[in-house]
Amino acid sequence: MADDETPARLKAKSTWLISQVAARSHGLLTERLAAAGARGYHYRLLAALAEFGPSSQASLGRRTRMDRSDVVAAVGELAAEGLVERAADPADRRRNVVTLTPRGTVRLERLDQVLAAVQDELLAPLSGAERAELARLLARLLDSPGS
Amino acid sequence: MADDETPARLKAKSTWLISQVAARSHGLLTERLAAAGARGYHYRLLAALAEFGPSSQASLGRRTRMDRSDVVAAVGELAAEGLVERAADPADRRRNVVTLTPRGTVRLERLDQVLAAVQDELLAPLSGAERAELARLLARLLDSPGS
DNA sequence: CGAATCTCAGACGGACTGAAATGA
DNA sequence: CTCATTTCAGTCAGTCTGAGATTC
Repeated sequence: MADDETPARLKAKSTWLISQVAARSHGLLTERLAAAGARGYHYRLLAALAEFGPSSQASLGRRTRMDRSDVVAAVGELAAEGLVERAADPADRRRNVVTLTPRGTVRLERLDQVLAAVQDELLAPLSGAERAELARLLARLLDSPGS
Repeated sequence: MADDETPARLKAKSTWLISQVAARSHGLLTERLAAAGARGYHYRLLAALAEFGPSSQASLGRRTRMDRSDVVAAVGELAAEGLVERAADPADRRRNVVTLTPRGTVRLERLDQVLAAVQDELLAPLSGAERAELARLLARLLDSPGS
């Protein structure tokens, strides 16, 4: 019946294109990370810890754009796997300082490969120059006020 | 403390950029449509009906990428406002044929203006040529197999 | 005192699944 | 019998809010 054609009004909207690409991107990411026994939140936290060193949970939340209560849960999951350690901060006893363990570093490196493969699969239709251009344009949208 | 900087590993990933832009896009869209008394689902359905004419709910779901049960609910909301009419199809009594009313057409035109303003706000940092290039690249990603 | 942090419990809308009823 | 359609009920993961306890 071929009644799966997208209305022109939608195809012409950037908001539509972005939401469709994001759905595909998110699905791919979730699937590949699950196959590696991880979630998106785990990668975000490990990446922040590797780059900025030991951090409070509140700081991790701001850097990875995660909600405070989701940080609590995800750090708990990572700690249960021995990928991070959670300890009270002696200098400020309101804080828990979260630290990356050697096993966590190894895991992050493995997830880096998973993530690289996902980028490649998602962006397969584009040339190298086009991929760079897309990234540049998207980054410009995020630099604007209000995001 | 300036601890809201995004980790370089994330900033460099297209999947991250897309998810962040999509979050902003979705938030803006939901907010502006709510101010006009509508939801994203409503616009999608009205657009499909305007372009393809009276349709079954199953067909609407395929064209707008909505789940069958969400179509039922959203068509019910539009019918309650008198923007569409739902009637049994005499030719195939399994089907409900959904038809756009004159009031529905007026509403769609008003929402078109809301949507145009949202595109403009979202893409404000880009020039006209850049907006076209972004749309072109995103559309290429969707034409690929598996989406 | 006000402000920040951590934690838990629950809410909340979006997307989906299962199953039943109807009929081609 | 098989398949498509409509509908409802319920699930499910992701995200966020509220509240309380603690500490600065």
